[in-house]
Amino acid sequence: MKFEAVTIKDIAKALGLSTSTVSRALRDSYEISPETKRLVLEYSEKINYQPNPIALSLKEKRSRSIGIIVCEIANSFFSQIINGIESIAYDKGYNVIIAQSHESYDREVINVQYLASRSIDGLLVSVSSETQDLKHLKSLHERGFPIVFFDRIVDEMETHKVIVDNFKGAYEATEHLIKSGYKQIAALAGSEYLSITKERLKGYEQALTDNGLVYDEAYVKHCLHGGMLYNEVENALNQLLKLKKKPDAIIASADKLTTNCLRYLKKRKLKVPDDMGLVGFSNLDLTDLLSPSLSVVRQPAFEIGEVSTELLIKQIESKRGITDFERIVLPPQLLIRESSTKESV
Amino acid sequence: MKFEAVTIKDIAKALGLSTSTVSRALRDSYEISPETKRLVLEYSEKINYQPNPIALSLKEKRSRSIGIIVCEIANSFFSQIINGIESIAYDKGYNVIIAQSHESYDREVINVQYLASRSIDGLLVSVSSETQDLKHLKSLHERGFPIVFFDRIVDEMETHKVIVDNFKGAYEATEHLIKSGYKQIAALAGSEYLSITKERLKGYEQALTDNGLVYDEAYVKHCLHGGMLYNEVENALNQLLKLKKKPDAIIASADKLTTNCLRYLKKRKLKVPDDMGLVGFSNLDLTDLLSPSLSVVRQPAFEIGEVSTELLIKQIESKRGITDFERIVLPPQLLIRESSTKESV
DNA sequence: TTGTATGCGTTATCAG
DNA sequence: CTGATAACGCATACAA
Repeated sequence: MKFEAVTIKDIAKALGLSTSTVSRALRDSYEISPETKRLVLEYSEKINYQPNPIALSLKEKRSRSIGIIVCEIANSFFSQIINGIESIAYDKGYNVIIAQSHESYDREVINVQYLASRSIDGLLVSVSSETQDLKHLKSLHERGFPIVFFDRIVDEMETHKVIVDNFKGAYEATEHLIKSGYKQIAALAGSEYLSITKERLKGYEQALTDNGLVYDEAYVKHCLHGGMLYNEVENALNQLLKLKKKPDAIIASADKLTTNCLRYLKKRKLKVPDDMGLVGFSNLDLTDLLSPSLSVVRQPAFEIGEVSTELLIKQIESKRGITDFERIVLPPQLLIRESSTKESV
Repeated sequence: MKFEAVTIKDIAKALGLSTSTVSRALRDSYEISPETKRLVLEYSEKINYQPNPIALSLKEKRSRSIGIIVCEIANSFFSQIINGIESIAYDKGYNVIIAQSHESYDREVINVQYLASRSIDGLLVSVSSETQDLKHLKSLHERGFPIVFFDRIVDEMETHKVIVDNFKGAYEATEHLIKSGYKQIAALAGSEYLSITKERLKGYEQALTDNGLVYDEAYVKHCLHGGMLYNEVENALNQLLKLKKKPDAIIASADKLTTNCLRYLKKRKLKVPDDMGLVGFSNLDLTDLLSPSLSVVRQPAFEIGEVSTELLIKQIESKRGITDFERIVLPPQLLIRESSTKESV
């Protein structure tokens, strides 16, 4: 007992018409008589006819679906982005296929190939923190395949890009710590391969120097997996706390870095902000519960998803290739919890 | 400048062969000479030939993709399930398409229709908390379309079902509170339409009566949206705290109920467990950070995903219809934090 | 206004 | 061993 779908042929046979007539009637073509249209429409309704999108895709050489590649959907930042993507995509009749790299370059390559071979019409990509070699994406892009990068973008490819002003986010976060009285601010950063990491560190450095503090590489620690693994964060923080002049504050520049940093501080029974100042990048809606004194940099995730998708679909649907690619920079938001100033202790 | 894929035809033309020969060579058919095979394989490799899955789908009447319907991917329980689903699906060559209902019945119906019309081979469903009418799923199921329910299942449909032992989870959670010295335990429950809610409440009730406490409906509050909206939880808890005999403990029977309950208690400056005992269902990996004294019921989410997907794919790939459907019940895990006993105060 | 034929990319069937 | 042809479901150019 297998599921057999109704086709245009069945309708044609039942009504004594040709398939083309039925096809045209269903598409409400002007060349079909009202009478025939009514007949066809009524009958299709009755037997619950559903056009086969696969046949359509084959014919039209488009699948009306777009692929998304992110590191992890179980990350509030990315799941919010996905909600933004969906809202636009579904609105415009596109389906969405999500693949996770889990921060692994190999999985990213496999996913890209998999999605491309599944005949998606375009790709929304935020690269993994391991990614350096880009040939898996370049080869697609060179063949004119629509790709839009968001958040974790790639300099060497000419495409639409949607990012957050990471420099600004980190600058303001660092400055907030300085204004709160901290003198020795360390940076807990993600993979050094990522654009976002570099930009955030620049903001951090600039804020320090603008405020008369010295930038010292010893106070910058990278976590290749963006803090996904607790051990990474633990090692980094252990090293920071071993420095002759211990940091009195930390800026954690990613979602998981922030939560795992909190976990570490808690384990070591270090209180925020009494023992250690902290500002973290985080889109988790629970930060107020996690720590009463945690100021966070919040990213406009939903908007990133919306904007990226609009650009991608625009590119997909433009007949001639797009010549100039946009680079959209959205502002982050620094949410300050008052109790996080050092004076308030 | 449009992306033009290489087809079997191009290879045939270039090599002076017929398409059927090329097709067979690519599939390593025994009827093709080693020489020809080598030729074809080498050339396809060179020009990076990728078979068109859409043409394949049309021919084979299967898309090798399965649909997932959940309420929310930004919920650790469901994102863990999705990881489990992916791991099996990709392993078996299936693609996964995720749709979110956001706890809305209307969106669920739209998504089911959308996915079904996208020619997926099967559907993994966890219904929304609003869902009562099942005709959108029944009509598919009646036509022999493979559906597997997980977690939030539906009694009236004969399909594979994968669930957690909700009775047990709630029973043990409630008993833990009782053993910890609480006498007046309230239940913060999800939508009353959901199977999981009913089962959890049964476990709660049984634990009470087994331990000589009375079950009183006034101490049970439902949140239609499963705690997704803070207001829901706030209203429910406000009502509970207005009772002449206030509850001294709460069992929160879903992820979002737990976190929003914590948020409420914090707002009201009620400490756990001093002012209020609490055990929550939660798959969030941050519960230890959220509250130092929060025991949680953890669900085997990844496993749910794996098992459901195995069942679904088995059903998809079985030629004859499946006659007896399995109902798999996985055990939850009660994670006890020692400081949560009332005596420890 | 309607019908016939063709093609999208692939595989299966039947001939050679 | 290899090639020609039909078929999957649909839309459309071309005929009638």
